[in-house]
Amino acid sequence: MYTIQDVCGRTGLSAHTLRYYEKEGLLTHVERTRGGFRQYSDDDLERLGLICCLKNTGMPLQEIARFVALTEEGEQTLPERVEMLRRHRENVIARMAEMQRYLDKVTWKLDFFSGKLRAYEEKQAVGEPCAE
Amino acid sequence: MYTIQDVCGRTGLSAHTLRYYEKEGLLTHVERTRGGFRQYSDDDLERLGLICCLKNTGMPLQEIARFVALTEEGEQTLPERVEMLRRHRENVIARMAEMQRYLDKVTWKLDFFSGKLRAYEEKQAVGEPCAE
DNA sequence: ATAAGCCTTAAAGTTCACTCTAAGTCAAGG
DNA sequence: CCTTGACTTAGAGTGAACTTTAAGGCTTAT
Repeated sequence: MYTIQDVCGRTGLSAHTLRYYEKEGLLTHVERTRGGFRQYSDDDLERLGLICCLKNTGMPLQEIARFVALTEEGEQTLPERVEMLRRHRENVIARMAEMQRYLDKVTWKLDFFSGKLRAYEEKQAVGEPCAE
Repeated sequence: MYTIQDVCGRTGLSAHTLRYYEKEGLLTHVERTRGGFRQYSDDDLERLGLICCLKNTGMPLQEIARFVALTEEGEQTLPERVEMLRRHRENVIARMAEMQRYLDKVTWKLDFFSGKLRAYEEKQAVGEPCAE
């Protein structure tokens, strides 16, 4: 069992954010101590891992909440959940391909400006010859 | 020369957004007709191309505005501009690598749920045997 | 000539994903 | 026992990047 601070340390999320995720239906049914403190289990960490994975690949929190809600409805929602993941995966792949194209352009521009920079530096150097 | 609508068509940005970018110092010094209408040149489109490229790879608009401002200051800002692009490029590469790792995990999860789905479907099929 | 499209400024509204505040409760160390 | 600090909640605030609204006037294409 882990305190909220333990989970912060492991995930890099703030305690505020963890409570927020709970309120938004992302990481649901977290256990509490007698005093009302959250107690995270290994299963919670596992679920949080999937949540972060989906979030970090650009799935909106609302959609993740939808996925979690489906999971809680039981096995009969498996087709829809699989379909969600499949579509999400396709989106990620498409975005990565797009990103790669943009990256190529950035690289090209960088080379272009690097060339200009070299030309500029040479021009400067002409004005002040060696060791004078 | 292109009207604002032409540019909207070519870039997918709204007229509102184009004016907003101008106000924010992204696409500066756009020509005007006698009547005050914006007239975009090929050079403007070229500059807009770089802006979108940087934006779509996750550079904040503020930073793009900074880059544009440096460009307008002249050649002596080349070192800083090259450095900005270089750093940005490294960031994009790092994010893409991270994305790939997350994607692998999504793929893994998808396979896992697909397996569960198949098992579930078979279980269903048992309850209702062939042609009954 | 007239409709459609463009211009301006200024400000309000939206969405996302937090992030922080206030007011109060609980638990461990000295 | 009491202070300190971590915990609780509800709800307000933040920042990024738009998006929309409004009001009113000018331009361009048919």
